[in-house]
Amino acid sequence: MPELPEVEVLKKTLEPRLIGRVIRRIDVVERRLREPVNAARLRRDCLERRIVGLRRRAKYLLIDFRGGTTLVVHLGMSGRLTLAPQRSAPEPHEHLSFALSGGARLRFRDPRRFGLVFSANTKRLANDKHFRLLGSEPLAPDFSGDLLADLAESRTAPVKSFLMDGRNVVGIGNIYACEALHRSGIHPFRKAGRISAKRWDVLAAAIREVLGDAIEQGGTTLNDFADGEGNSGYFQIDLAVYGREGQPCWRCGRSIRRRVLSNRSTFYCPGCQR
DNA sequence: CGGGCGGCCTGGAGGC
DNA sequence: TGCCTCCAGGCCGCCC
Repeated sequence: MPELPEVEVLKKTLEPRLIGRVIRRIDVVERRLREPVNAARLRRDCLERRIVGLRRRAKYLLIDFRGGTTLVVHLGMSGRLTLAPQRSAPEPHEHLSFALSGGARLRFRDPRRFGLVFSANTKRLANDKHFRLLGSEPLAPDFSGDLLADLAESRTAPVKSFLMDGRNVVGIGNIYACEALHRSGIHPFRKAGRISAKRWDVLAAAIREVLGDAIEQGGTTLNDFADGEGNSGYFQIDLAVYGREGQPCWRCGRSIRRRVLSNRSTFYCPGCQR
């Protein structure tokens, strides 16, 4: 389940191994993803071009080429992007792979096909339909409780839905929304517009903390990941509420509850989240 | 237009 | 043991 931290770790892991490489060949084996893979466009934008940088925006990994084009990868729910030897066999559920100068191959596989791979002109990316409406980066310096409070004014949606809406703030999935709200003592069903400025500050800090911790955890198994085992350390994170229905809250001892919100499991502590 | 919800997709878990 | 159902969830599109 790749969320912002896993994409960030993936970016850091791949960066030293991709920068300076040239894509020599693109093999598409299964076009069906969230949107069909456009092989012709990929080849036009990426083939025989040198990789000059990697970036992350929301849960998208961006690979920039000399000459002003960008390869965009979204892992969806089950996507994996791994480096393998050039001549290794395709992996199960592989969609496409990129043969690189220097003897490696970048492989993308995604059993559930919620992922997305496409390329575009770098300068036009900000106006692309996938990026145009994206909200703030929670790890950017300008992210703050004030920013969230302004956005949330008079909004009646539950704060958890507000946090998971990428038009407000990006990168927060179901797990981290639950965890950040627990850390800040806010009930997930509380209306976003009815949270005080002070509590928005606490929540903004908790979001940065929980995402930062997850990135650090991912970093501990960076080597496994780089070896292509696909293990980012994601599952090693200590979760306080997510998946702990019926178990005692570590802070107050009350039993963790699970309720469905917008068809998603929502975990919270009835004792310390008000 | 904000908010809610269903659909996409498949592997794995759990029930009978 | 094997089959069936359900659930996981990011994102989009539809509906009210």
